[in-house]
Amino acid sequence: MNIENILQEAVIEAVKELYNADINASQITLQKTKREFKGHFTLVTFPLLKISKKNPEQTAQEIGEYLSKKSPVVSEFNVIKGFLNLTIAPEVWIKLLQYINDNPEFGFTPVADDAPLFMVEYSSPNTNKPLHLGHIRNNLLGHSLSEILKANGKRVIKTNIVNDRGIHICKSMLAWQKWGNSETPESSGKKGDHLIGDYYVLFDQKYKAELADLQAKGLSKEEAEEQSALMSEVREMLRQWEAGDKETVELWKMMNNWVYAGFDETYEKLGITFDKIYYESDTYLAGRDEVLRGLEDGIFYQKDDNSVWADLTAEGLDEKILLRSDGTSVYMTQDIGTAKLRFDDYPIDTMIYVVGNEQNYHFQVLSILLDKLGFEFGKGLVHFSYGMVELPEGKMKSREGTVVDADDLMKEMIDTARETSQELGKLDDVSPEETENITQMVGLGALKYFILKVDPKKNMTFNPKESIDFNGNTGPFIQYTHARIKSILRRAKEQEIAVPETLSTDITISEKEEGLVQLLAEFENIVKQAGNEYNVSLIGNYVYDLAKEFNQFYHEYPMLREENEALRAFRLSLSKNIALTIKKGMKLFGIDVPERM
RNA sequence: GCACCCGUAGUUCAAUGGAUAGAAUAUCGGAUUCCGGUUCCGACGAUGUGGGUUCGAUUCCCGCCGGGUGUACCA
Repeated sequence: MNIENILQEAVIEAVKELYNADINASQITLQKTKREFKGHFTLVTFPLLKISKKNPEQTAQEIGEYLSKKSPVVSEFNVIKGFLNLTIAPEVWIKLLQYINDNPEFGFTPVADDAPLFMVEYSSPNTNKPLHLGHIRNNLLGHSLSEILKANGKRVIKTNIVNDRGIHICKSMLAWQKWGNSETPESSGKKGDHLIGDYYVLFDQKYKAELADLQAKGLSKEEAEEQSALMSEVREMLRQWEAGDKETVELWKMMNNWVYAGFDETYEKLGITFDKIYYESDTYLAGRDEVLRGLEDGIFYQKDDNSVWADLTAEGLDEKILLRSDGTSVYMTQDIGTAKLRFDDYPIDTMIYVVGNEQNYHFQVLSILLDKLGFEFGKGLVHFSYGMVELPEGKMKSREGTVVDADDLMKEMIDTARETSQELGKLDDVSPEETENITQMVGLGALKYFILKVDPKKNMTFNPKESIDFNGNTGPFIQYTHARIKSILRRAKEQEIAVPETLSTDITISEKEEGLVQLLAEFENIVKQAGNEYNVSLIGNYVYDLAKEFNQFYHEYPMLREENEALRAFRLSLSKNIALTIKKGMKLFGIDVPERM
């Protein structure tokens, strides 16, 4: 039951009858008719002129006449320049609404056991500092993309690669050892990730102080860096860790676990989950093995100092280091190892990496390297690249301490939502628990929607104040529309007006209502398109349109007071399905919608 | 230098190569105030620049200009 498909087939038939030519669906440009013209769908005839060998108006006229005569769904048509505007018969809209109503999962494709398997990697934190605003965009995109793929009938494994090894975590460890006085998350009352982050910052401060001291004694910056006692202690620690020194590994485990507990709290609040988590401490050796295998096979080469390189000049890129002269791994090595382990673990068809656009080059190289190493999935990997998030005040810079912490931001959003609803006193009659629940939905919904509605690849500005506005293109507005429809349905029930299961086709509905049904039916196509193009933001803009259109409709037509029973049934049913579609759309964004707010 | 990405109303965002480039917000004017924070109508206002491809370009190609990112034996 997809009107566009029906029209497409009808047009194919028309072209065959009229011009004796076979065309396929991709040659047909069918779009929604612009507001200012009469009709529902518009056929652009320009692409068909070569076949019809007539001018645009004639071609449109002929196809229009054919369709209105032969197709049961087309009731009228008009031609403006080369555009053929088709009006769909009113009872078709009622039947379509009935169909949507009968299929609660309308728009979603069920996931078959043998459906293509997608693995989506996102979040990918370092264990030396808490999550920040940039991670929020990453997490939201990864989660939403996964939901959209599932809605398109794909099997999805959500994965996270935790960067838990390396010099950065050693810095936190050393600072804690030296100046920590056995502080723990419990004893300090700090979240584990924040605690570790604080020690990372502390190390940096002490290190800088040390450098300043050395430079004051007349050393150059480079000499100071070389002679730093702190840095050499950190390096020693990393060596100990790599050698498996028991004490170091124990400390590392303990502190990492603090961080994980902190991350888990943040993820839970954001509504983010993973099916499988990988740790770089488990994968970097596999990467080294793969690189060495590549070296043996002559895919890579070794320099005199024993470092291993890939020559990518044939691909128009530079040379890329894969193993340092001391034999240790670099970032790329680890990603190769992680990829290998993943494909050993699962029969992945498509691997999607949700990683910021500053790593575009990295993934270009990774794709080539995996391919060279003989992994057939290499070529097809998808780097879901997204832009930076800035604030109205400007860019976030960790050096200047202008990084927005994820936990702080979420709290701020929820607090604002609470204040707003308290001011308006709308939740006075609901329980404190429910109020808190709704407050969270609204605060986080505002944040999520604002970030997800923007084209991922673009840099964006996140404005907290604007995001939580109850008017305009915002999450709360959409949530509010949903709550309002639910309220109408509650009232209908109170007044013992039932929303009937079947609709009568024997009523006259307005153009506005036809338009709403059309918009409602579009959901299916939007979900498909979003899944095929990995274009998350499509969903948000669609749901907002739907909510906005409903609000106009709601003020124009009576629902509970409508005397014509069949018409009232239609409107209530329409409202109900709009609420359901809003809910489904927001689910793809990981946004909850309250029943009341 | 080279590579990739981005330039759209004052601002934040839209627009599978299609009609007069849409919203939101801000500002200004009017109507309505009837289930829930109203809503509706109007005004104002934009494709960085120069070429090319074609029936038709915000979109594709080339050259400039502006911004971002990358190009590390960091991750």
